[in-house]
Amino acid sequence: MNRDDIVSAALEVLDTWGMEFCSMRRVAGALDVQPSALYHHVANKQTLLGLMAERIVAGVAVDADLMASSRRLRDAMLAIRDGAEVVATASAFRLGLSELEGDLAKQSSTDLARTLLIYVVGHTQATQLHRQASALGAIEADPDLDPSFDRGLTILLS
Amino acid sequence: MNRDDIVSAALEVLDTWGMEFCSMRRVAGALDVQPSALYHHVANKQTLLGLMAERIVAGVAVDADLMASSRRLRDAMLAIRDGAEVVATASAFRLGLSELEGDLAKQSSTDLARTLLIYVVGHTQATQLHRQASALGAIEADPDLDPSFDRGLTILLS
DNA sequence: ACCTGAACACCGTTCAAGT
DNA sequence: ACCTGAACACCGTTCAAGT
Repeated sequence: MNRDDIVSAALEVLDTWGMEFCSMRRVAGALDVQPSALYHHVANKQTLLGLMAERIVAGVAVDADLMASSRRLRDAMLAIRDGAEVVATASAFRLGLSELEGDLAKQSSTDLARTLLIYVVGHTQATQLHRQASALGAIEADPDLDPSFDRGLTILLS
Repeated sequence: MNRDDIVSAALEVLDTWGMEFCSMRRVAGALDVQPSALYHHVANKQTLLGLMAERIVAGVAVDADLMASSRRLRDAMLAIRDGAEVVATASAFRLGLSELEGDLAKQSSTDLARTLLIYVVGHTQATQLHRQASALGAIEADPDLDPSFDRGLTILLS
């Protein structure tokens, strides 16, 4: 068992149970290992969340088309349950997103990169939470939330 | 003891200890009451967080000057420890922010209101977490983060 | 109606001890 | 070096029982 195995197991637990139940103890259980064993490979849960965020956005290509790049980032986060929440939590602690922010800045400016990143992650997190809540019948579905992503992006990139 | 007392106590605990330690048990302790007593006035912790967010943004005036309105919202959240995180958590669950979003939409459009809100809350949360981390020496201070708020706002409102 | 006290089913993290 | 097992100091929430 190494760091990568732990990140893989954590992402499986996340996708199956959601962020709320993605505990160190459950990740350890998925690896058939004692919780304390994880601490030989990661310093703490925050570090693990950072590594998870890194992996979630790892495949996202950033090019001169900022609109398309933003959509790809969104899709990567939507691909896994509570993906945006993990990225939001980790990026708030400045873990796992620095490379992406750098790539975006190279294509535009530091300010636009930061603003874009805040918007994309924030809107995607709202979308993902809204989908879950409406799937559980806790809230009436807002069919306009999804298409509003592109419109907000247009406002930002105009 | 009523709902408002609980919200007040919760905000005091938040400002003193931070979000991490703002537990139902600690809020109960601040009120010299058993934890279970809280559940006679609020359904659960999520609801309490919504009420806290409501109170944090309660005094924020929204007018035609969207830049000034955004700055006021930011200041209201910065006024209390982890204020932006509470608002972010609650607004993700669509609690306590609907009135503000409505006011903003009246002054502009639904899309701009949503985009603006995501940006202001997201940037302020990053600022607040960065300040704490650098105060603890866990990270080197970025003197440009604070002034970058207005520049991102300009990008959004241009 | 409002609160207590005890319980249930969990957490993250540490650390001596084993291999 | 890597993992176990037990422990520490907590969580949110429920619920019978008291007043």
